[in-house]
Amino acid sequence: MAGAGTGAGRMQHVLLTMSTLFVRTLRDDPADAEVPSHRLLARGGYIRRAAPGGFTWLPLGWRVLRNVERIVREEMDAMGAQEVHFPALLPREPYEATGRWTEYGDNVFRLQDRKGADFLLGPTHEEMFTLLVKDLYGSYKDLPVSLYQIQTKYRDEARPRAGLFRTREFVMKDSYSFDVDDAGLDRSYAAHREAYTRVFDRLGLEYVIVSATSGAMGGSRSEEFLTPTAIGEDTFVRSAGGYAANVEAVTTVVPASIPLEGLPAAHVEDTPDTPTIDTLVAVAAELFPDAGYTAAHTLKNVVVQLRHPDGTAEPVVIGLPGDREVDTKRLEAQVAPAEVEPFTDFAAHPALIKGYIGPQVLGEESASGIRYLVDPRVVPGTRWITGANEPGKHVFDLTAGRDFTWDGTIEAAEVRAGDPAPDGSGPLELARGVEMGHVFALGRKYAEALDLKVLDENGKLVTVTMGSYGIGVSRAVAAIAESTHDELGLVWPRAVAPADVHLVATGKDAAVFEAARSLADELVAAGLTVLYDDRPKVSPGVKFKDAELLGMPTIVTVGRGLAEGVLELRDRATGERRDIPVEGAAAAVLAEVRG
RNA sequence: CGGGGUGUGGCGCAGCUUGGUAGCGCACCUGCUUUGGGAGCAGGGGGCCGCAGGUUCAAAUCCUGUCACCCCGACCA
Repeated sequence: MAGAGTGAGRMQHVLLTMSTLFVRTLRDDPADAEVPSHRLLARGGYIRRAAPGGFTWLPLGWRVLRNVERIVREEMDAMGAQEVHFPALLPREPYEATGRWTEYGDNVFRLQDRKGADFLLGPTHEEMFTLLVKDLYGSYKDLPVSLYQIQTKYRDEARPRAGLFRTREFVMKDSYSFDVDDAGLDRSYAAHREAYTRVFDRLGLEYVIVSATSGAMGGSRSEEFLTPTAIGEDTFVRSAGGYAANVEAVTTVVPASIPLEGLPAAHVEDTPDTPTIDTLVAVAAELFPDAGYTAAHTLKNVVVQLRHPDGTAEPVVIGLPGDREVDTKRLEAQVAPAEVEPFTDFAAHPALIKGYIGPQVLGEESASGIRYLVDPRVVPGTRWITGANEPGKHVFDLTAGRDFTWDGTIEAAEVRAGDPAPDGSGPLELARGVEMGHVFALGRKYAEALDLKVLDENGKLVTVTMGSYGIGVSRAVAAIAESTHDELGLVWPRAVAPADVHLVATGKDAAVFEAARSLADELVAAGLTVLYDDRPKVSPGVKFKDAELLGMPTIVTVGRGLAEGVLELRDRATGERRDIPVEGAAAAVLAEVRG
């Protein structure tokens, strides 16, 4: 890790001159760029849109991308993973074997060769890695092994957006671990997780590690590395006490049960024209002015239709406090692989009276046979206002565990700011983030589908257990730009900046350009990459604006101070500036850069 | 896939309502001046007006279709 984050660690140190660099900065924001990273990367001449969901990397942008790649590569190598490289153009068969040829649906780019054989552009490579290991390895002695690649991935996103954040072609580091047993998988998973923290630390990206649902994929661990940002597409929660989770994975704190003895009996009341929670609460308040009824006292029963993988449809009723909405994403994570559809077929289920559904007619054991799942807050002894299963009537003080039962609980209610964290670490706050990395203990799903087995020490065949781990490399470029920019332009962390120093020469005096050029040469000789603005007929204002927009961490100006024997050294991030003597300027700049 | 918006030189926009053969700013080129905060003057180059049909003597402008882009939602192992 020598020289990490400085010029010394770079693969090449070169002189870039603005007069010849293939770049054109724009004064105005492109109209189609909404988020700051996209705006600034386009204005700074780092990227250029080339296709729907596809960007061309220009020299400066390409240098940033390669710096991110280098850091990822160094940390993956350091943890013992080995780099390989697959084609992006992949045959159908392996994906057929795991069912993903069809499961991926419209999200995969498919194409045919001249003979009509099916291919796809790889959206991820679990199958190929699994088959590669199967091809070459057959013994427990060969394991564990972790392989990775930095690859262009393709996904036919319905709607590319936010510049580099969601594209149809993007660069991703994906790695896969192969172990003989669960303990080995745990170690591989932990090693990746640890390596990821080092990668994001070096990239200067803030991150939150949240538990993610592993859902239908088979029960083991899965965590996401999210970078908090207002433009994030993922909602997650966190508490002051350190709890963090993807909103799909949050579990509800279950209140204590209440003894049933002495609770009031349920009673049915006329509540005409109350098909919604709002109208019901209004009427309840009229009937019992002293009770202080709110939506939270009502039990809302929402009918949804599950579409199971075999194609069958099943109506299910979700019971939850009336002040909470069903969160579709949470619900879907719970019922996967079944999909959730709106329920409309009330005609086929006469037990369901729209607007007045109550739990008394629900449950697998009931006459209706409709599965009834409730929010975890519904515990024995809680009393509810809920539908009486006839129009215009609701039942009050219907008591859970006494007057009705349920088939199970489900985490389908929306999570709200202020809800308690499940680990008791305080109230939750909601935040937005972008998924930058994902570590996933896959288990044996792919190994089983593709028959990856090795002989153990007893000569018996055992199925290998796998993990899969991704980092969005091109997305990281956007995330860094997004998190570090200011109103003037980009502000690159040293570790990924396309150059260490932006050297600006201003004035028309030849001495200025001579001094600047010799400083540039000295810095390059010392191992730095220097972006030298040598343009002769460009005004100082333009050069300063460009330097701010382009965002190199250190800006050195050779100009009017030269007559007094000084240069100006400026920190792009802090704005701090100071004069340094021309004598020994290179050493001073080096000290600044290497900090 | 649903809702909304927009397509006119590299970038930002006007022109469209009321059809007459394309304009402004930035950028680019030449010359002179200017040189510490996106310079001035003068002279230039560059656009099948997203695409395809249609109406018309005539279409950037009107009509139909289509494609693309942006935003919101759905979707996102």
